[in-house]
Amino acid sequence: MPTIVDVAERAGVSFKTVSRVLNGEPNVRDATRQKVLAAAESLNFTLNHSARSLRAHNPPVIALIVHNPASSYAHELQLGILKGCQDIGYRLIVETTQKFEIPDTLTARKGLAGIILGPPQADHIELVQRLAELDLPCIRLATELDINSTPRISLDETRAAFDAVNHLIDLGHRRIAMIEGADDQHASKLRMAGYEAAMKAAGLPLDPDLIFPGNYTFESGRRAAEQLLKASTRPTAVFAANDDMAAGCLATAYRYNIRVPDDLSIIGFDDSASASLVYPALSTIRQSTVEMATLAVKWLDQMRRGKQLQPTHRIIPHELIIRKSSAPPARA
Amino acid sequence: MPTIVDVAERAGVSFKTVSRVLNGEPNVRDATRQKVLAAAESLNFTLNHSARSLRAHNPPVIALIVHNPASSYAHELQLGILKGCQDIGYRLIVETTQKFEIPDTLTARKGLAGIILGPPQADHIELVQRLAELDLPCIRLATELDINSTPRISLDETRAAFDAVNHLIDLGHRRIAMIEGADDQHASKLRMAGYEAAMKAAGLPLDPDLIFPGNYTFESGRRAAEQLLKASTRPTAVFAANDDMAAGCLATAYRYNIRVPDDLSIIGFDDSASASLVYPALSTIRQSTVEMATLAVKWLDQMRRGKQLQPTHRIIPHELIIRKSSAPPARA
DNA sequence: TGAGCGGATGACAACATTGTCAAAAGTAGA
DNA sequence: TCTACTTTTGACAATGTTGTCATCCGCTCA
Repeated sequence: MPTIVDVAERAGVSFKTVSRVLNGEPNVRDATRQKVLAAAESLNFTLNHSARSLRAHNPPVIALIVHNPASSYAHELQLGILKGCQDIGYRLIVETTQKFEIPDTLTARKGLAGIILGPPQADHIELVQRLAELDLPCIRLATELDINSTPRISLDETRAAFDAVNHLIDLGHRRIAMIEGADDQHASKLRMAGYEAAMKAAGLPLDPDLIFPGNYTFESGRRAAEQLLKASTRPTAVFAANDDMAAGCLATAYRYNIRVPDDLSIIGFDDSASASLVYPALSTIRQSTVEMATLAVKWLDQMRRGKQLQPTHRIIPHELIIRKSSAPPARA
Repeated sequence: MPTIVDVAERAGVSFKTVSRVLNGEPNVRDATRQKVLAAAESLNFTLNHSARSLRAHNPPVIALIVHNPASSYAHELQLGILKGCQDIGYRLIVETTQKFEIPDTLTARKGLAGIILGPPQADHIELVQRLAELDLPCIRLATELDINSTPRISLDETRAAFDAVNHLIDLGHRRIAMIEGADDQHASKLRMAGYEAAMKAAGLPLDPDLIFPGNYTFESGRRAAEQLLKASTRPTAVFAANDDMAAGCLATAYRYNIRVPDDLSIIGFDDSASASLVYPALSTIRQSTVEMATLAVKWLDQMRRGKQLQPTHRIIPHELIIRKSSAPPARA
């Protein structure tokens, strides 16, 4: 294992200077910083965080701001961040807030390496700008909204939705309905766009009667399904913009004695817990929240060291999960 | 913050001896060990784990053995253990295995502080005995089975089930059905016992026709409900031994157009994710898996230091969560 | 009673980093 | 060019623990 002394030797500076670079301290000439970073890179150097926090007294901290800490999404986020923190010796503090503010307890905190914003807050332009003014590094998760190129990690929502709908088309479906996500989230529009693109690519008509509003809740999925199943020419398949709505749709189908997948195929989005806790288990799109979170920690660490993030946007892969709620349409 | 030097001073020994005691090393006279532990206690001493792993080179590791790493239960376990590890500077490795064996990769590992066993493995007598022979500390979770007083953390299953059923009785229900858990798990019998106790305490008859087998899966809940709803005198309420089965029961009720909670009250157990992802949201019993896991880490740390665990069994509290699936019975 | 031995204890170095303070190198103004 | 000042860099101490090795103590056996 190389130490900062090794790095210093290769870079031709004192080990103290290396320490400065690695901690993003000011008063290092830019040329020196580059030299050190290059040397560190070439040695595949990693900082020994035990020694660091022994001497520095308070280990660096990463804050996660979430809306609803009980949600299974927030859960996965925490797990991923904790895993990432374990590797580089950071600590995690979780702040729960419905507001779009940064708690004072955070800004006052010494050794705050940065902040990770989940879906509701990640879209809030003012909040992100305020963080920038405070010079607090920040990673935004699961948002497609660019704000001054602040770093963010997301998945290709449009492409993922395209894949979901395309799966239904591949099975032979032609009348495919869509249950939309909440208006106020950017991702909803992109999932809709994916639906449209897939239909268009297959030469299928875009029937406005097949598009139903929703807001990501189970209940809204239920309501949409009530409408949808009453339609004169019922669709043979539904793409719901998340799993909870898909589950709601499934419940309604049950109620009307419509068999899934025989009479109606359903596909969701997220691969949340509900997807496999429902009968039949939902086909869906999986996104690796844990991977997202782990990467966010890594990025914050790099930023702390004064490294330029390149690029500032990462798209993590998604995956089509085929379970039991999708099948070819029954013969007409 | 006191250091081991402070402890050494108070105990009247060299700081090296304190280090030995704190690491459970051999060759310390028992009287000395007691003196040191007492001194540490009185100073409210905590080991600085940064310094420890700096010098010791590999930080101590805790292994979690789980059956199915994707389950939301395993998820919570991991989260709790990671949180606990953060505080005392341990690392977590998760081993997934369906077998009842300890992987060689674990036993060979230097610095292994101990092992935490989840529900399926925690009940396996031979496995636990093998660990004892290897002198590997081990904490067993969510089991009521005593094996030579090896440490374990659980909840009062019987009492919790009692509370669930009692809630239904309080609402005015008299004909209350039970869907049992899997045969091969000790907890199932205890939940059943809780049901019986609650019925008896209320002076209600124990009708064998109201007891249906299950195995903790959604599907088994569905099957049980099919039977249950056909009964000549239908019960007005059901206690399912876990949430997944309660969800299955709910789905079936939907199918037969039986309104929940108006025509049928349902209560589950675990407060797993499914409980709130279902319509109407399930009343249930919450157990704090995270708390369990955090405590397990603390115990392993204490054992590593050669401290006698007292007592070796801890019962964590449970809580009745009343949501929307339970209500007074409709007037006859 | 003294040599030999093993278990218990202590003295001191080592670990890889950051904090402190001083020195060197630039930079601007006269 | 000299001076006063700021920025950049380096030397060295300090952090709290464990590893290594030496010492001490008490016991057994001749």
